[in-house]
Amino acid sequence: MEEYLDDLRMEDQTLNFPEDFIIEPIVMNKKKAGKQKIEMKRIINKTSRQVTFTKRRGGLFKKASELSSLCGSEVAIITFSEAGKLFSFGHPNADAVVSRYINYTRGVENNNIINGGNGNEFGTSVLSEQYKRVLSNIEVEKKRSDHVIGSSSLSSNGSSPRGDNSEFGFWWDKPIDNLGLLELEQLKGSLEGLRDQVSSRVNSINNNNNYYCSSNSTNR
Amino acid sequence: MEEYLDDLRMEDQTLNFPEDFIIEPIVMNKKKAGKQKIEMKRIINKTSRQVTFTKRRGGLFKKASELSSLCGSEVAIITFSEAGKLFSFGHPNADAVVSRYINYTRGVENNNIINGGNGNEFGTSVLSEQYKRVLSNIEVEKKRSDHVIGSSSLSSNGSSPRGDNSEFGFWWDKPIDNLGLLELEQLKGSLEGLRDQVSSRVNSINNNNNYYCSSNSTNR
DNA sequence: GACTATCGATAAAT
DNA sequence: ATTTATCGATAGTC
Repeated sequence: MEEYLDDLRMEDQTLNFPEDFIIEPIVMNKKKAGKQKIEMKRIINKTSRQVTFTKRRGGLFKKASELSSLCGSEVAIITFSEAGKLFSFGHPNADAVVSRYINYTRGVENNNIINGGNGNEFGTSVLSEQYKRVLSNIEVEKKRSDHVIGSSSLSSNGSSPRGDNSEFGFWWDKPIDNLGLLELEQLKGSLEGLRDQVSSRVNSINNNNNYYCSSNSTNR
Repeated sequence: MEEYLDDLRMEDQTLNFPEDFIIEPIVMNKKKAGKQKIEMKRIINKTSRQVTFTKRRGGLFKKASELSSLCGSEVAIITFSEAGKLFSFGHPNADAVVSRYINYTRGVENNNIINGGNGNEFGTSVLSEQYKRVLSNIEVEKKRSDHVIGSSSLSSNGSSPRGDNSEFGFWWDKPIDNLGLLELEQLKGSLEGLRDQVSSRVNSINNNNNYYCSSNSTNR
């Protein structure tokens, strides 16, 4: 009985009523489901959606693992469930890849690869560049989280994006603890060119609606 | 007439003339392989490896896109080819997800979800936490890149990992540009607890060999 | 040199 | 049984 109800629940919504079965009784003969094509839109049923998320996430991670094994490449996947829970994968580990991602701009200058062998040294200027991007990311996320910028076909419903991002004042309102070290000063330098970068960044995000799938892109 | 020509064009080129059967009959016998099972280890042939990387990466990105569409979840994938080129995917975009990843610790405390709705405010303390992780990541990446820590079955051949990470002095050797702003001071606060964190972090990485695939994990 | 596009065959998943 | 994701090989692109 329970099973029957469950099956019924999983069934195509258009066939949930007796009338439907009368009209098309053959449909009940679902002995062989096989792999069926599904629409690539948000799954309505919450339970199904969660199950699908778990399954596909597992499959995705597996694929990523295989990719790294087969091709000797570094891979990281970061996912957030609708509930906001984090699931990550990475080879050799997520943080390393993310860090490298943030650092990126090291050996690459407009698709011109300098890094010939295995770069052992990390340019110092690169690290400041990292902070630019990190902070830029903060900006992006901040914006996204309180109004949802792009994302047309997702959980969040995009509304008119705001365009004010001429100054920051939103994240350094924290009381200075015990401070004063020269290690930070260069971070300031990173902040210099950030302003314009962020605005152009946010703008580009506002334009591109769906998702990003970039290859290199100098990321400015 | 036209149709006949079209058909001829569509035909296997190698079998269009009688001569073909006479001259190289055996070579022509190379039946198409089709999808075959392959060992899940590094592909030896460099060309094949690259091709596989491209193809599987595409498949992976597609899957990720579907996951986000179906389940309304945020996803980001970061990959580096062996040549060091970056390929990223993200919904709504990679940076946003990465940023959220770095910020993570907001509503979650030991798998205890506080965040009920859509958190609109970003705790300031969270941001300092972010820097801890960012810097920690730098440490990790630094270590990995100049000696390769984990990764047993990958391009990089892991050798004896070093264990010295008591102090940092590798990244703030940059000449201070024009500096001196209070925006940075709180970053110092972030750096406080970093030292110990990094060491424990690196240690855990040295222990775990293959890859990380964590669900929540308070990440300390 | 590294990466992408395409095609036919087919294994794998459901 | 049908859909999907690769595979191998190769031609073409950056």
